[in-house]
Amino acid sequence: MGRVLPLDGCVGGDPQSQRVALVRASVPDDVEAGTLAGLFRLLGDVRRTKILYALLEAGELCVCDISAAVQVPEASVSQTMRLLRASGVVDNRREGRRVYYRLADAHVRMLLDVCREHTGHEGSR
Amino acid sequence: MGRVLPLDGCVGGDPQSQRVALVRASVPDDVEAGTLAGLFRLLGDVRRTKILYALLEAGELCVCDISAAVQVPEASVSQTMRLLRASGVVDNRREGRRVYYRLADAHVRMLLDVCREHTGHEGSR
DNA sequence: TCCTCATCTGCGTGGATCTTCAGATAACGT
DNA sequence: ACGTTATCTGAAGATCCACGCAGATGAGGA
Repeated sequence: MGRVLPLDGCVGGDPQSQRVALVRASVPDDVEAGTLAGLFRLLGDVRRTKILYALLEAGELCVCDISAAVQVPEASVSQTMRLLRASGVVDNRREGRRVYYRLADAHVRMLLDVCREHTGHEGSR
Repeated sequence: MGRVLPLDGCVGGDPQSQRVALVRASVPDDVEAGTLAGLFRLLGDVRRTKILYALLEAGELCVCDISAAVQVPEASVSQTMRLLRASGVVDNRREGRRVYYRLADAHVRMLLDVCREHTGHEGSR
């Protein structure tokens, strides 16, 4: 990792210095930031995004339905779902030979909603 | 891109088929999904995450302050900020030779908050 | 004008990640 | 028990992106 000079730079004894120290203390450490970033990164993929919004719409879908809905090979969908499930973004339920997936909790739904609002696409439904 | 058999798979004429067709119609298309995923991916990086949470705490910081707060070389911070600004995640304001950055809007703040809640770290402050 | 400081930009490399193929596993109907 | 269908898994190849260095730009102060 690169070098960061401890007390160099523009914070040279002015009031900013103390304030920055406070901020620095409150910045998430590496492991927490890793967790947070990991969640966002999980959502940061076109394929996964499509699948998640499909689940947001449908509530619950099995692998082959997802495959048909987002036009992606089933094996790929399966791989993707494993990732999402491992991180607690989705839950699954087995019914016979099918496995149904759904969004795990309200937080995930909220993230998807807020993001769509930000992007400007008012989902009326 | 892989092959997806149009009417193959488990949706073979059952009621699911119609429902899946509806879902499929409501799934974001490639460009919209790209935009949505792009926003999430932007947040999906440890360094950027730290910077954004620092801004969430501080409200406004210049490049060198951010550099000190998250312990990252200024050049890297600058590059990162350019990315974030290009996507409308942060705004900036010039004051003399310094450039101050802040989170662009409430949506971004909400995303950060919701994500932190989901992760389970109740930020009391 | 010259010099310093804060910030920005271009480029090359390394590492992580996505994608897909091919085969394995599990569940059901007959 | 057998074959079929749905899902899962492992590995390899290709792609993408973050990172840091080195130099350029812009703004102030003397």
